[in-house]
Order: sequence, then structure tokens, then C-alpha cells
Amino acid sequence: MNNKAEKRREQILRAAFQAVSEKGFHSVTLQDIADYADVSKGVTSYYFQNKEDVFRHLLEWVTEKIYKNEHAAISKEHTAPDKLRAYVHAAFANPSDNRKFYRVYLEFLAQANHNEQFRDTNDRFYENCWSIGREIIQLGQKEGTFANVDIDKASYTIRALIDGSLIQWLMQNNDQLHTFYRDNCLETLSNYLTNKNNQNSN
Amino acid sequence: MNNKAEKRREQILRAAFQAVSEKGFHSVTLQDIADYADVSKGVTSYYFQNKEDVFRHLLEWVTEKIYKNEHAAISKEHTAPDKLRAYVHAAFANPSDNRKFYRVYLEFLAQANHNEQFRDTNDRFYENCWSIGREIIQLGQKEGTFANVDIDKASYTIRALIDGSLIQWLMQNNDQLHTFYRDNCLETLSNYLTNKNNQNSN
Amino acid sequence: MNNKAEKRREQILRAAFQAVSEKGFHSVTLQDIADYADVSKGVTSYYFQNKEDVFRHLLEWVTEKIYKNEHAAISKEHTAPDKLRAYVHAAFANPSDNRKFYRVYLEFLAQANHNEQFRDTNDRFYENCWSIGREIIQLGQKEGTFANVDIDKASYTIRALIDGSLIQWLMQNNDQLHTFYRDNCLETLSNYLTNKNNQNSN
Amino acid sequence: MNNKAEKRREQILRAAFQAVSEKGFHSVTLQDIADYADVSKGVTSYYFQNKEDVFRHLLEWVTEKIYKNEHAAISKEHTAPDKLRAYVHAAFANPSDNRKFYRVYLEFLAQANHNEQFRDTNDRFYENCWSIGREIIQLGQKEGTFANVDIDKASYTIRALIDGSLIQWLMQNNDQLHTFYRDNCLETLSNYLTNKNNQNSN
DNA sequence: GATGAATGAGCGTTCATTCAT
DNA sequence: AATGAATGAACGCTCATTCAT
Repeated sequence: MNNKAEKRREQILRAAFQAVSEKGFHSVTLQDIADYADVSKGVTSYYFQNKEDVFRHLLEWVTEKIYKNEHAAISKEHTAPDKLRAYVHAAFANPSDNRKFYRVYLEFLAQANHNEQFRDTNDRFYENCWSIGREIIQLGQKEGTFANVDIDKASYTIRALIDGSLIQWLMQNNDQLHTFYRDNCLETLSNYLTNKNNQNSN
Repeated sequence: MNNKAEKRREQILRAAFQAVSEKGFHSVTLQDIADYADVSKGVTSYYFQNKEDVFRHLLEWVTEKIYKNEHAAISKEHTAPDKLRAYVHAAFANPSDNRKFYRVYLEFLAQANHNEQFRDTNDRFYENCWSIGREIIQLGQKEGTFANVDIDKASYTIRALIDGSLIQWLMQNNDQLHTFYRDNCLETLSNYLTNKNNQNSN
Repeated sequence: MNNKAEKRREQILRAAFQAVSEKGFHSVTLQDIADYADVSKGVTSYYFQNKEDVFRHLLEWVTEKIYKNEHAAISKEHTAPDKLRAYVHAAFANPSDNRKFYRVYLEFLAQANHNEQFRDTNDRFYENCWSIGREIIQLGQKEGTFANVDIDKASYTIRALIDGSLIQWLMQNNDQLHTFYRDNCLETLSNYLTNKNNQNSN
Repeated sequence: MNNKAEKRREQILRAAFQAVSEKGFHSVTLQDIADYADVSKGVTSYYFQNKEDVFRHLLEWVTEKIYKNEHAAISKEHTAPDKLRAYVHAAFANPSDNRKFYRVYLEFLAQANHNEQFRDTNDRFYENCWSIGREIIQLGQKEGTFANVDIDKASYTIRALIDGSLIQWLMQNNDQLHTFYRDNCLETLSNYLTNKNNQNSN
């Protein structure tokens, strides 16, 4: 039955996610994934064309999950500043999840330079992230709470700072800094977007 | 002579840098490095303990080079805004160099999660980057051109935005966007640091 | 099934035995073992941790086989002189088997000096050999056919002469001498143990 | 000058002997030998055709040394029993020397099965050893102190027991047993050769 | 004579992939 | 649908050998 197969595939993707997060993209063997998924070695090859196919689906699966979560978070709020806060707080979910995701995500970003499919998937993820940014900024400009920044530029900037901050945080290997980076990120973005006199001069 | 050996080692590191940039960290074989360096297979093993030792030295070599270049760039300027511009322009040197460096750097960041030595080296690189930021901000605050932001926070933020922007740029695979990202990064940081009313509220 | 795996392991050990006997311990490659076993190169690594693990098991397997064979031989006899004859004849089975075994055994003895596990296995083999000697001598002394030699000493001596003789025979590379060495060994041991006046003077 | 070259060659053989004794025949690299000899890597290749050539000369050199020493020892004595004692005591020189020699010798014996030149050299060594035995026995029979054993047989037996005993001793890795094995060897040979009633019945 | 940098053949080991069951 | 035994390609590493200096 299709549903069962889908469950198996997700079971394997979860295992692969865990495995890559703990052991690293290139150390992970199909045997590792099988072990984490508590299935036999052949199963992964049965449900995916090959190892790369697993990773391709893993990247899609994990970025989709991240996007949906972030999108859901801003949907619950109604003002632009609240949405911004919700976005940043969703992106900085918690040390454990962030570590797991960014460890894996960094490996994929690195691979994306040599793998078009990864790059395509990341492009879609970026588009999704930017669309969240745009949505927030447009609302803010309608509300008058956000400055008249270029919407595209700003949405790029938002994601760049989020990713840049979380990568820097990850490298510190210090969970205590998580709140600091989150709050600093939010504060910087708030200042950046807030309507003072800092109109974009372009 | 020691000097000759040192040259050989650098020759190999250059080759490894090129190889990793083009083929990716884990695809690179010792044979690849030898080919890029135009030497025989055994040479790399002769000058480095093993493959990991090559990469360890490569990361040190390349981050040191980046830091020195950026530090030299700000040293030529005398006002904080000029230094900031020089820093960002040095970091966004040109598409070709940025692509090469960030491709390799991303791979190391990904590996750093599973390799303490890489993490240590990156920690030193971060410290160096932050020190550049601090130097600029301190000067700006003395001059009165920069706002009274928390210096540490701001120096983290500067690097986070630079790295975040360049990684995002890299993923677009579109050299045309390089200037855009550079200018946007500089503008955002300028706004962030410039003394308007956006005093740090902490 | 476990039994099938056990068969494979023994198949590989037989192949390794043959390979070491013909090519020598250090010339033997995993490919050689695979060729002798008529399996692919990966199989040996599949059933054993590594090459050394193969040899470790090979030494255990082959010394155990030799001991069991010799022990079975003396068990069939009922008087000490008959047992002694049976022991020596079992040890000097035939040129072909002796050549194969001592070629391999010599390599292991040589390696044992640098490999504790080999030494341990050989220690167990020695204990087993000596126990055969002790059993024969004790019976002989009970029967009154064997002199009052020190049992431990004599059991060491018996094995030393058997090994010393077979090594010397092996080095001659002349099968014709096999019977001569066997008979001389038995005769010398008989004289040594037989109850004349040569009581141990210690 | 020829003499200087000869010295260099012996220096290398000594180093090789030490290296093989400590590290084992197959672990020893030309670099090891160079290190032990305190010369540079190229020297060994300069004075010997190749690695095997070193070992070939090493075996000759070391067996010759052993033979000469044993022959000198018996030459100092005048009665057969004294010569026998001298022979055994020379063969069982001391734990340290015996360990060094037999470690190396065992490796050569093992290799001899796959290397005709080693076998030839060992044949000469055996001939020399047997000639010592024959000399002693002939004298003993002339004196009437030794029984009428077959001289060839007995000389083989003597060396077989000496080698068998020392190999067994070596494997125990216990210097304390050295005297025991030596005395037991001598006693057994004495009993074997001494003129009681144990005339050889062949 | 002596050095040691450079070469490249060869081997152990890993592991994705296949396929008989 | 699932297993895991078997295969063999590929790579890191070692080291004997060569040779320019």
C-alpha cells in the first residue's frame, strides 16, 4: 500500500537526518541509516534509487519542514513586528533542533556547490524563506511600522542574518549563546526595519 | 633546504584549495591534489602526515590569508565608515575569489561539527574577524559616527551578516548579484551602526 | 544461518592456510586468499575484522587441529611405548602435511615475537603438546617401562625434539628424509625415556 | 677504499640485525635500517643491491658468526664430554643474545621456504653445525665415552634438540627458563650419547 | 660517497550496490 | 516486502627504489 511505503520512506529519512547530524554527511553509510531506522541494510536501497537519492529527498523533506514551521509561526501573528518576532523565534527554535538542522543544512549547502539538485532544492527553500520576509515587510509597510526599505533586499537580508547568526552560533558549540544570538538577530532586524529616519537612500 | 620544503607545502595547499573548491571536500583524492599540484601521488604524503593533516593546514592557511587581507584593508583607512566600507569590500573581494573561498569554507564549517581541530581553527578565525569589527566600531564610537551599540554584539552581527550574505550569494550561482549583496550588506551595516536614534535599547 | 557463516569462515581459513603455505605469510594478500577460496576480494573482510584477524584465527584453527589429531592418535593406544610411537607418528604424519603445517607454523612462530595474540595461541598449543607428553610419560612410569625422568622436563624435551627435527627436515626440502627423521626422533625419545640405568641424576 | 666500504656494509648489517630483531623481518623498512645505522636513507641502497640483498648478507653474516663462535668454543676443550658441554653452552650463550639471534633466525627459516638463497645459506649453516656434532661424537667414540650411535643421525639430533629447545624457550618469553632449557638440553644429549647399554639397535 | 626528495606500484579496507532467497 | 551475503571499484597510505645534487 502506498501509505505504508510513504511511512517507510519517512522513517528512513528521519534516520538519515539523525545519522547525518551525528556522524556527518560523508561518514554516514547506508548501514548507518539502516541501523538508525532499525531496518535491514537492503531496505534503503529498496525505497530509494541510491544513496544520493536519499539525501536529495532528505534535503527536500527537512527544508520543507523548516519552512512550514516558520510559515505557520508567522501566520499566528497579526502585526508585522509580531510576525517578525515569531519568524525569528521559529528560526531560532531551540539549541537542540537548531544544532541538528544546521549541522545537516551546512553539509547540504557545501554539497550544493557540486550538486545541481541540491542547489535547486535550496533555491526553493530560499524562495520560501524570502516570501516569509516579504510578507512581513509588506505588512509592516502597510501598517507604517516598517521603513520604506526595498522589500526584496530586506527579505534577503533577513534570511542572511538569520542563517549567518545561526551558523556562527553553531560553531561556538555553546548552547548558552543561543538566546543571545536570537535576541541580537531580532533586535538588529527590528532596528533595520523599523521606521525611524533610516529610509533607504537608494 | 627548509624554504624549499615550505614552498612545496604551500604548493600542495594551493592545489588542495583549488581541488576542494572545484570537486568538493570529500570527492578530492590525494591523486587529485597531486594532479593539481603537478606532482606525483606520493608527494602529498611526503609533506603531510595524512590527508586530514593537509586539510587542517589548508583551513589554517586559507583563513589566515582571508584575515590578513581584511585586516590590511581596514588598516589603510582612517575613519570608521571608511574602514567599514573597506572591510566589506575586502570580504566581498570579487566573485571568483569569493566563490572559491566560500565553497571551501562551507565544507570546513560543515566538517567542523565533527572535527575539533577544524572548530579550533575556525574559532581563531572568528576571533580575528570579530577583532576587526571591534576595532572599527570602537573608532566609530570615538569619532561619534557610530551609535552606542554593544561592541561585542555588533562585531558578531557584522560577521554574521557578511558570512550569511556571501553564503546566500554563493548559492544563487549568479555573479551579477555579487555587487548587490556587497552593497546591501554594507548599507545594512552602515544603517545599523550609524548614529541616529537607534541607540541600543539594552 | 550461523552454520553457513561458519562454513565460509572455515573455507577462508583453509584458503589462507594454503596461501600462506605456498606464498608465505607476508606475501599473501587478501586477494590471494580470495582467489584460493574462490570468492571475491570483499568476502574475507566480510567474515573477518581484518587481515590480522584472519591470521589469528588461522593459527588457532591449525594448532587446534594438530593437537586434536595427535591427542586422538595416542588415545587409541594403551601402553606408553605405543602411545609414544603414535605421538611421533602423528606429529610426523606425512611429508606433504608436515611441509604445509611447518611452513605456516614457522611463520607464526616468527611473528609471535612481535604479536602477543600469536604468542598466547602458541602458549596454549604448547600446553596441549606438553600435556600429551606428560600423559605418555606418567603412564610409562606407572607401567615401569619409562625411566624416572622429570615429567615436565621430559615433556618439554619431547616437543622440542619433534619441532626441532621437523624444522630441520623441512629445511632440507627432501621428502625422502622424512622417515629417517621420524624414526630417529622416535628412537632417540625411546632411548631417552626407556628404563635402563639412565635414571635422571637431578 | 675497500676496507671502508666493508665497514659500512657491516655497520648496515648490524643495524639490520638489530632492526629485524626488534621490529620483525617484514616491518623493517630501509628507513629503519638507516636509522639504526645512523646513516641516511640512501646509504643502504648504495651498498646493497636492494633490500633482499641486505637480508641475504645478513643471514650469511649472522649464521657465520654463530658457527664460528660455537666452533671456537669446542676447540678450547679436549674431551668429548667437555666439547659437548662447550657446544651447548655456546649455543645457549645468554638470554639476550639468544633472543636476538633466534628471533631473526626464525624469520629467516620461515622465509627460507620461499627463498632459495636463504635456504642455501641455511644449508651451509646446518652443515657447519653438523660438522661440530660429528667432530664431538667421533672423538667421544674414539675415547670410548660416547656410545656407538650413528654419527650422522646423532649430529642431526643434537642440532635439532638445540634449535627445538631454544625456539621453545624463546616462545616462553621468560629468561629465567634459559638455564633450565640449556641444562636439560645438555643432560638429554649426554644421556643420549653416553656409553651405557643404549647401543643403537639399527 | 652520500643525501633525501620524488615516484608510483601495491595492498588493506570501506562500502554502495546488486540479487538470490 | 525484506534480507543480508557477495561483489568489486576506489582510495589512503606505505615504502622500495631511483636519481639529481
